[in-house]
Amino acid sequence: MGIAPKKRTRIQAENESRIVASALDIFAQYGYRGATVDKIADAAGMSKANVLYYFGRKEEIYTAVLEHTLTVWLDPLKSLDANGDPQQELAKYIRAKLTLSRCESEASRLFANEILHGAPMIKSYLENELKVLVDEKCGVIEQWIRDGKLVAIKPVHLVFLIWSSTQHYADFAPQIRALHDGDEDSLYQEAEDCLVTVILNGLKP
Amino acid sequence: MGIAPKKRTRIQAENESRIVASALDIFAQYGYRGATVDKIADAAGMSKANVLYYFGRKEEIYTAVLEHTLTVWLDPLKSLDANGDPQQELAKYIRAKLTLSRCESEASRLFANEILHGAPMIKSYLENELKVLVDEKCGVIEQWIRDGKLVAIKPVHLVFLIWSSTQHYADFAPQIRALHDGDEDSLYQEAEDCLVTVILNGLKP
DNA sequence: TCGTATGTTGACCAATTGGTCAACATTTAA
DNA sequence: TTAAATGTTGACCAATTGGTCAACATACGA
Repeated sequence: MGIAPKKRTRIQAENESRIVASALDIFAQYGYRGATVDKIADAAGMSKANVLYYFGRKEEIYTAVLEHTLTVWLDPLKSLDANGDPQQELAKYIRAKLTLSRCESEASRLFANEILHGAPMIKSYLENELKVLVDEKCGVIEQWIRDGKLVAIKPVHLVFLIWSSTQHYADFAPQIRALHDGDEDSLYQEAEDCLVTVILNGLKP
Repeated sequence: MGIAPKKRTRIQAENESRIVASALDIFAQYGYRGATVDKIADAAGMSKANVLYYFGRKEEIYTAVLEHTLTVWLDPLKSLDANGDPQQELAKYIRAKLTLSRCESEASRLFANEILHGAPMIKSYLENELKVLVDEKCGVIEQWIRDGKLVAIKPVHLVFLIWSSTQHYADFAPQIRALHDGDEDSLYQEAEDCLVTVILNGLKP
C-alpha cells in the first residue's frame, strides 16, 4: 500500500480512475462472472485492449475496485468514539451507514456480492484488518455495557445488526422498491426513523 | 401452478428433484453466471446432456429452483397472527427466520443473489404475490401500533429490519465467521438473544 | 417376450470472452 | 524538431460453455 511511489503520468491517473469507476458500476450490476472486460471498456469509453493495457487481467481490475471501495465502506465504524454518549454515537453511526447505502449503493452491492460468493479476494482482509477494527469497537461497546449504559448483548451482533439493516436498503433495492409505497426520500427518512428508534430504544438497559 | 396434472414417471420425478437440489447448491455458491450446467450435472451425478433433457435451458433450471425455494423462504411471515400477542408473535417470527438462515442458507444466498442483480426473474412475484402478503401483514402491525402495543414506526421497515438482520447470518457467513469468536451453536444462540432483545425491547411503546 | 416410449450420453457446434500482439498514434523531454 | 516513451486499437487466438443431435441403453406395458 503506497510503498512504491511510482510516478504515474497524467493520462495513466486519468484512465485508471475512469476504469475503476466504470468497473465498480459493472461489477456491482453483473457480479464478477457476469461482468465482461468489454462492458467495462465501453462504460469507460475505451477499447478492451486499452483496459487490459492498464490492468493486465480482469482479476486485477476487480481487486483494484474492491480496494478502492473497502476504505470508504468501512470508514464510519472508525469514528465510533468511546468517550461519546453511546446513544448519540450509535445514532450517528446508523445514519452514516444509511447515507452510504443510499449514495454508494454500488459499493455496497459489490461488497455483498463478494462475500455472498465466499469472499475469495478479501477473506484475509476480513480476518486481519477488519477483525482488529471490529474487535476494538466491540471493546468500546462492551465498556458501555459494563457502565450500564446499554443492555447486555454480545457487541459483535450489534455491529452485524447495524450493518445488515442499513446495507439492506442498497443490496435489496429491487425488493424494497417493489414493497414500499412512496418516493425514495420518504423511504430513507422512514428507514432512519425506524432503525434509530428501534435499535436505540432496544439497547436501553 | 399445478394446473397440468402431467403424469411423471418415477425416474422423472427422481431425477428432476435431484437436479433441482444440486442446482440450488451450485447456483447459491456461484451465482447464475458462475454456475455451469456441467457443474450442476456433476453434482447431480449425471451428464450435462441428461440435465438438458429434463430442463431444456439453463434458465429453466434456475426458475425451477427459485420457485421451489420461494414458498419455503417466505412461509414464516404467513403465520404472523393478528390475534396473538405482538411481542410473542414477532419473537416467534424472528426465531423462525433465524432458523431458516441457518438450515436453509443456500436458499437465502440464492434469493439474495437474485435480488442483488436486479431480481430479473422474480420481479413480478415481488410486485404481486409478495406485495399482497406484506401489505396484509403490515396491516396487522399497523393495528398493533394503533392499539398502543408497539412504538409508532412504518410497519414495512420493521419487516425489512427482521429480514435483513436474520438473513445476514446466511448471506454474509464468511464475514461473520471471520469476525465471530466461538462455534456456530453459540453464534446463533447469541444472535437470537441479541435480535429478540433489541428488536422487541425497541418496539415497546 | 418384444416393441415402443423413455432415458442417457459422447461428440459436436456456435457464441462468448479473457487475453495477446503487432501496428499505429500521441505525448513528452531533449 | 525529433526520437523515444507512452498510449491505443482491431484482429486474432484459445478456452469455456449453453445447447443440439444421433446413437445407444433401459424400462415397461401388452
